[in-house]
Amino acid sequence: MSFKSIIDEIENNLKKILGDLSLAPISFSVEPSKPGFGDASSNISFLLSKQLKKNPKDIALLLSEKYSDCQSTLVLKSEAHPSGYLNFYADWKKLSQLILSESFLGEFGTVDLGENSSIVVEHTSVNPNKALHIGHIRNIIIGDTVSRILKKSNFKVNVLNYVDDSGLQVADIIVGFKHFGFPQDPPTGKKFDHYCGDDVYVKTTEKYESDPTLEEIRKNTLKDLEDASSETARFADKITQRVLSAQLETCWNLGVYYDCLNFESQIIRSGLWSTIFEKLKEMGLIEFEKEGKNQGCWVIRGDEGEEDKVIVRSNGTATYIAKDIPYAAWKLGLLNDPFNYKKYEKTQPNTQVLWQTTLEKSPEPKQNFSGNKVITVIDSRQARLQKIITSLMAKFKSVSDAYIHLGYESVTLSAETAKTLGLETDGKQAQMSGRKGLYVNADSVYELLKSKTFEETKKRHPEMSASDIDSISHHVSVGTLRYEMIKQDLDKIIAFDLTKSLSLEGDTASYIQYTHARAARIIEKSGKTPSIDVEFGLLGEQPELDLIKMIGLFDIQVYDAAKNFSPKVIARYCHDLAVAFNSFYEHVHVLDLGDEKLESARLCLVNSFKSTIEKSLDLLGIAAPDRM
RNA sequence: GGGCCUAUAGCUCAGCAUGGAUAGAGUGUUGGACUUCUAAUCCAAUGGCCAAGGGAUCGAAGCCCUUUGGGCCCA
Repeated sequence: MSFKSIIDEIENNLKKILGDLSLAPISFSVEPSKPGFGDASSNISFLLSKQLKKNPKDIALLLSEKYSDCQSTLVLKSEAHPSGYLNFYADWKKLSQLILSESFLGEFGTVDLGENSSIVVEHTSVNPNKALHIGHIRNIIIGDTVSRILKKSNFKVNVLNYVDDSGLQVADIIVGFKHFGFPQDPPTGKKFDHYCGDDVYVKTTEKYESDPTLEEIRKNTLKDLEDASSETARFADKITQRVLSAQLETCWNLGVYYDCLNFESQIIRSGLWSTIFEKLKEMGLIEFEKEGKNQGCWVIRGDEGEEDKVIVRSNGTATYIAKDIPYAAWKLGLLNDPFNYKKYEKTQPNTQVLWQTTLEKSPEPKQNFSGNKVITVIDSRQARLQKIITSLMAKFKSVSDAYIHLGYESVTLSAETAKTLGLETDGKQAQMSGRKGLYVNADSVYELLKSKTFEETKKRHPEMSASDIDSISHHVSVGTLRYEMIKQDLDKIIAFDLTKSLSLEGDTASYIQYTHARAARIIEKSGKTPSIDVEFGLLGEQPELDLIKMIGLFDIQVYDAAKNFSPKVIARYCHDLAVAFNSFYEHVHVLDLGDEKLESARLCLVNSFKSTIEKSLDLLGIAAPDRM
């Protein structure tokens, strides 16, 4: 509850006042105030002004007067601001106690938005023919962060990674291996996924351009992939598994874990498509076109002003949308599950079991990874296709928001970074391209960041062991990368710049982590175990109150982030919380005050901050080292 | 030709969902603060016709309409 407690108290009292004045209930807001306007503010007078035909200021005065008769536990007084806002001042002695003692509980910040319902988050879903580049990382970090936020909001989250192991991109590297003689093992020191992406894929697609007759080989390979028993399919399976394994290493290193892996090849071979095709026909969601340009095709009727979408061509082959429909329905648990489950051969570093589907018999029990709701994280270039699936699933499940496409704008390369990769763009940002080899690999960015933070940490702590420095630089570089990917809104393009992204100052993860380390250091130096049995009334300095208030806003932020699937809300909160602590740190001293009681109270606050910033950073998948 | 996203400080972005108070950060530039719990920090100065035009409103960065840049998708 925390700061929410005082907001609730105010809301209830205002509702009561409305009743006493025999006014109709209205949906006014009570929110934490801007600095300088008390602790909480309501817009209620503005909303009443039309109905009462009075100006907001007079209404605020009236309400403020009425409010003084209300039962208050946390509110000290209300005040009518000349602007018309109704501002409230908290009884900080009580509110501090409430917020600080709650902040130490493990469930602090937890909100019950999900009511323990199941939800699927699908993210990553990269073709297993290359290493993850910085654009994929945005997808992965958004998905992982949203999963963490939803878990905190009492959803039962199933995280899925859809492996497109039978598409054109995989076919291309298979052509490379089988027809152009690329050795199956990478040169020493190179990860297998990097080798496949940087060398096999790029060079194979180059050859297509110079020799159009190769298109035939490519098509045949693609066709062979669909037949599980073919030699090509078995070979491809080995290759894609190796690439997948290398990709997962990258994800795990960034603190991203999954519940289950799905494979496109299995979806195709499972026969789910024909099941759902029949169902779609039954439900009248698709129609057979008898005339016009789509004659002989099965189509989904477009909404008003939109074109019909072909699902099955007149020659009987399914279009690429058709692959996504059964998977979407499977994720929502709308079909009999044709899969068995087995454990992935490697254990995830967090020891969480990673499952994968299989069409073969398995000694393991059947699993269920479906959800009442499904969130699919894919960039907004897929919006058109995703919209069709969303509306189809809405009809299927008779719930409008069962299937949600969480879209985001892509990551491009800044002109400078494109230039270092050999592309002159005339000052414009450039689209990444796996095919042209124009991308920045996630592993390389991590390595660069890590060596930079390693040097920085070593400089600060010459006495520290190499393994400790290594651990710190790992957490800082992962944090920096993750924070860069989610700190801005999903609908903003990120023009990735290698130099700027390596910054460790300002609005970065390291700033926040550093703040945590400062707090940890104070507690360590105090030589005491912070207690919550302190005199909260002693915490009266403005920076102290600001910090307590910020701590108390945690659950409100979690609610907001979960409700809107918006990771950046938590990123901003972490930053604001760190700013509040740094201001406290500069203005208020904690240790060696010669006042035992005050020191204990402040130590309690420092510890509360430390605990809260850890919890909120954890929602971003960012660790908080005690020393930096 | 149709559709989606976007435009706020020199640069990168918050704020817009739910219209009301003084439009905020970071970065950059300039100056200041380490014998004091870690300077990956803090403080100050600088910097805005909120793309343009219109509309509804007592009130618009935010809502509606039009136009123009930029990005993407489909044809």
